[in-house]
Amino acid sequence: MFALVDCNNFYASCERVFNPSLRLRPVVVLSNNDGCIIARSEEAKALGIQMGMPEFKCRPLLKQHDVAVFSSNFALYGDLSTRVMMTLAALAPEIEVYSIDEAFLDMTGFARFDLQEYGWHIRRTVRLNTGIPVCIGMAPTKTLAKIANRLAKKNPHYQGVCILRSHAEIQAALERTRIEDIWGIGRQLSKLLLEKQIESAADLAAAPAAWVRKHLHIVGARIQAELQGKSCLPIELVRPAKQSIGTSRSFGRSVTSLEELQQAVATFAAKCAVKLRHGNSLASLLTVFIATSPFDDLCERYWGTRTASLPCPTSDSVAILKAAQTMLDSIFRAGKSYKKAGVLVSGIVPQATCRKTLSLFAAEVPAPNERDTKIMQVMDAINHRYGNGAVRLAAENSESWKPHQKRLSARYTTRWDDIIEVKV
DNA sequence: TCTGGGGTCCTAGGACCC
DNA sequence: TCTGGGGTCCTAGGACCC
Repeated sequence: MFALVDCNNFYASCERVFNPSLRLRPVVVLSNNDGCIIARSEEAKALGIQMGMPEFKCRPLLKQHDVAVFSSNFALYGDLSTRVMMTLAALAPEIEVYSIDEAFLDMTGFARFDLQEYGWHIRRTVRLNTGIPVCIGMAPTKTLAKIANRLAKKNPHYQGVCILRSHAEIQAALERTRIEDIWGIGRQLSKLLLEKQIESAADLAAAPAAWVRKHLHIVGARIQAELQGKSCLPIELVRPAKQSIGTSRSFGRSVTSLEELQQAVATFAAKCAVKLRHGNSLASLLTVFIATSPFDDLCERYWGTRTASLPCPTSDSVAILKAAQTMLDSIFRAGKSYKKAGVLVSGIVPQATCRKTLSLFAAEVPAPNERDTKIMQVMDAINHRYGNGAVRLAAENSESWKPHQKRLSARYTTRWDDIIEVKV
């Protein structure tokens, strides 16, 4: 048996933990640029506020119902997530942290216990330790556990814990689950399946396997098997090393000058380098992209992107930044209104194995020396102690293109300054 | 006026190897 | 008339997840 523990309306719930006056008020959290709704409390959902809706389109509704609106505060959500996961890790032998607000637990060996009771115990413990409400689904496969979790969320009579074990329970759940609500079936596949009159999870489970393999490929075949109770997706106890690390932002306003793009790209490049060093890894490929708005009907969208390999794998901010600037020059087109830019590093290798990699062109491009490495270490240490941005490269500057974040709550659990300055 | 960010996996085709 | 089998790496694009 697998259990899927999923936090309810996670970001909205995080905002409530430190602000009890929000308990009965509808709450929404906005995306990075204060652009879209990315989390909603139950009350906000009841008002008809849709996931992903642009904030400006539902502004009257938000105002009318006195909805509490927040910018996204990832420092807070990340820290509370860690606390939830630590609590869960103490309640099950094996845990896979699947996302910021979800974890799979391996319930093998719990068969002789009362799973329902244990589910409620997990729920109470997480609530007590962190203040975050969760729902739990349990079933013989991960995909079915997802379905069980969904039922637990939608139907109050489960009291937050839904267990699918017998064939009859599973079949009934499959019949109640629409095709687009299955984990791994997105918009495109739903469309294809609906055209074939495959409308529920039960229909997909019963569809001809050869057809599914042909049109939904290996991924769809796995989903079908999982719906039939054949487990294909094991618990992944160790998170595999990242294959790519990216930093990108939409701008607070249109950006037209190369200079401002350079500042933005420099900032993203430096952020990627910090993330690399944090994971003790080096990158060998670098991608830079800049884009105009996809919502501008008058101008065709420009998406300039370029990927290049770095002379030798590195996590040095200066080396990555310099390479990124050269690439930016080659994709920049004057006279356009840019709304977004980003930097992506890939071809990631662990630092330890790569120390002594030689470059064929070593004479021309010297590898970062020990001095550079030390400078990076010192920068990271200072920023860790005094807060991000305490020291940075001169090319980084976020003044002009900075995303809007007007409604940020305090970083209650990670910054003393924020608690001291807390507004009443 | 205003529309997120950070990831993964899979397929297909080309080019190449022995 | 007829032309193998088993691979790798790379890129681009599609689809999905939270």
